[in-house]
Amino acid sequence: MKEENRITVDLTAVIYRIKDSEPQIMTIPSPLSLPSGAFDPENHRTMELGLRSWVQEQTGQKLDYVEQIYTYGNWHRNKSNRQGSRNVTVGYYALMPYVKTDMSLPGRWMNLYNFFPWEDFRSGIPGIVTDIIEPNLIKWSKDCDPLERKDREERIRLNFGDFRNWDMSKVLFRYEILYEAGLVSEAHRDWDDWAKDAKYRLPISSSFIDDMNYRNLSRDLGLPMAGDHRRILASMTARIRGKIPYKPIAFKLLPKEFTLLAVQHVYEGITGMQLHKQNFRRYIKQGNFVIETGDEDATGPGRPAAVYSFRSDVEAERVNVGLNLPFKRIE
Amino acid sequence: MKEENRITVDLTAVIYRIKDSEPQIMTIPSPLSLPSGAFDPENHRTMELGLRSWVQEQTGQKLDYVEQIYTYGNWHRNKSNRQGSRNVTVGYYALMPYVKTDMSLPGRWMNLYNFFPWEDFRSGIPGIVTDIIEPNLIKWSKDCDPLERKDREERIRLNFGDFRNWDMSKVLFRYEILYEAGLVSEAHRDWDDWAKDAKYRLPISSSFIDDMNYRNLSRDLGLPMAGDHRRILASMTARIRGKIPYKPIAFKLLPKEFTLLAVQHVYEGITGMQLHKQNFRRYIKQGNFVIETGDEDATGPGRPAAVYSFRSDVEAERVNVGLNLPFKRIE
DNA sequence: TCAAAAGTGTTATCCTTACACCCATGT
DNA sequence: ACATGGGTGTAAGGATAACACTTTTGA
Repeated sequence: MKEENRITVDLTAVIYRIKDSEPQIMTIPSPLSLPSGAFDPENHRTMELGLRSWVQEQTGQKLDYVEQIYTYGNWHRNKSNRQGSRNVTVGYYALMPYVKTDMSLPGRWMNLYNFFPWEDFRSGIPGIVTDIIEPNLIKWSKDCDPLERKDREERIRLNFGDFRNWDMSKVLFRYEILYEAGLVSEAHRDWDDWAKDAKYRLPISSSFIDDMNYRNLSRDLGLPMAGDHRRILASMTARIRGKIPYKPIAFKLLPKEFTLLAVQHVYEGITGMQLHKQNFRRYIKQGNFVIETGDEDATGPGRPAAVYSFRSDVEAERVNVGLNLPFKRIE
Repeated sequence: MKEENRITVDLTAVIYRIKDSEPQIMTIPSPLSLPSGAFDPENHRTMELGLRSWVQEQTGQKLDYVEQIYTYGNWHRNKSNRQGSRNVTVGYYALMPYVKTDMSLPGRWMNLYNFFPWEDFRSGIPGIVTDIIEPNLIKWSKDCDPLERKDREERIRLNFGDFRNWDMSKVLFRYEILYEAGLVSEAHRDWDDWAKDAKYRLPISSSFIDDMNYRNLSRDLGLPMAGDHRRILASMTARIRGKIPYKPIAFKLLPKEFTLLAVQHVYEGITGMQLHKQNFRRYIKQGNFVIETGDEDATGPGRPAAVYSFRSDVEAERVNVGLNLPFKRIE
């Protein structure tokens, strides 16, 4: 085996929970990043176990439900150590219910929508979308040769709709467009980096790089993270949003017992959209995911709510809702 | 960076097409395996490009649509080279339309259901399920202590249903159960291997290993593959089956122009189930995936069929069908 | 008494499922 | 004539979307 084929493998985790109505993720400060560390086959029996031990070391959190998202090996990840070992990153996400802890952990919980303020439609269309993103993307789509232009317009149409007809699950594509348009600050950081090295072709015209307008705007479009961690975070947000309509993963984010409003808050936090209360309750009940415990919860204002628990005889991950191809009955 | 943290990364591809009604995958003979090779960062700019070049070298196939499935790093993959470098495998699948080629390629197309005969329900419940799998899994579920027993019964119920109430997308879980029950021959190969090395704990009682009944039965349950390639194949089959109800990926498997029956054959090949003809046609038309070209196809028997093409203004991958959470309209 | 949240009930509409039946072609 | 596949129509039942309305609590 040639020495050059040897590669280091990084394990990176997005740890997700919902506190009240707000989705939060676990971060490491300075530089702001996701918990991660190298896979060490001598000490980690599996990659997932390696991830768990890194997370516990860095944040003090024990993980329960963990799922792999994607493995990243693109060359632009490797610019920092071009000569020397190459790196591959395996991304995971973990879901956990909110629990109040008094211990001070080294990790820090932050609101997910600090990183993607344009993804939160729970109180209508965010101003950032109509005031900043929409006009600047339209400008960006015109700022190139006519051939490229059609393509850009199409991508905007597909992933941002008409800015009013929103598809919640296209988080990653939207982040990638904003990156290419120089509207998130990681773009400028990376481009500045590349500009120093003539070996790499720039993906954009250099006049564009120097456009201070974009550079300044990008500061308003969410908090940047180290490396491509914010891109991994976008992957994860897209994945979980894509999954929520079909699999009852929301219950991994709830305690043993909960009210239907709490379930709704989890769904709203994940999707970034408001849900219709009465119809949502019908949806959950008809899906047969929950049973009434018989207890009531009177801690909130208003009428006490019935308490439910997840049906323990179905495994959250394995239930499929609403497959609808017109199958023929098996005789 | 410590030397021990350096790892080799393998790239493995499941190349999938549908010929007439039959799903086929590309294989490499002796030992029967999937095309794969090492990721070499010096020569491969991205992992996906590395995969493409390996596949072309080994099978003569050029790939079009490629998607990453999963990254495998469990220790039992690494038993072959315990001392020395550790290996991680990144699995991909590729979809391509069937085209008749006269070139003789080094790779060989094989029917997917040769590897998973129990997954093909297109002509009713396969005999292998009712005659071999069902009775032997029931026997397996009883062949352990009472605590484990409940667990096994539950897994069988969830993934095989009552053997008549089938969920097509649980391919991987079913393969894993059959492996643990010693009903696929890879299980015996691996167990024999492990038995030689006292360092590793066996996942089953040794009396079970020697049960020639299971060992013989396993020969009937599909063709074995090298390493854990058949497990990767099961992952991929599960993934594509899980995706087909929501994303129109079927059109990646069809030529530019096709009849509705051809579409149905693709869906049936993927799902391993029969579809209701009239309602399926309605489903495809209402989904607005296709437009009539105006031509007719009279090559088959019976009345000539209208010819359709995929709507090029929608990207197959990005269209979502039938999301149904009760969202509130955005004001 | 009022605000806040829980919970019930009721429409019109659409989609799904399951049939029955006719059409066009080659043999 | 008949087998084979293409294609249309329809009726019952269920799910969905959008309402209006009542109930129970704490402040």
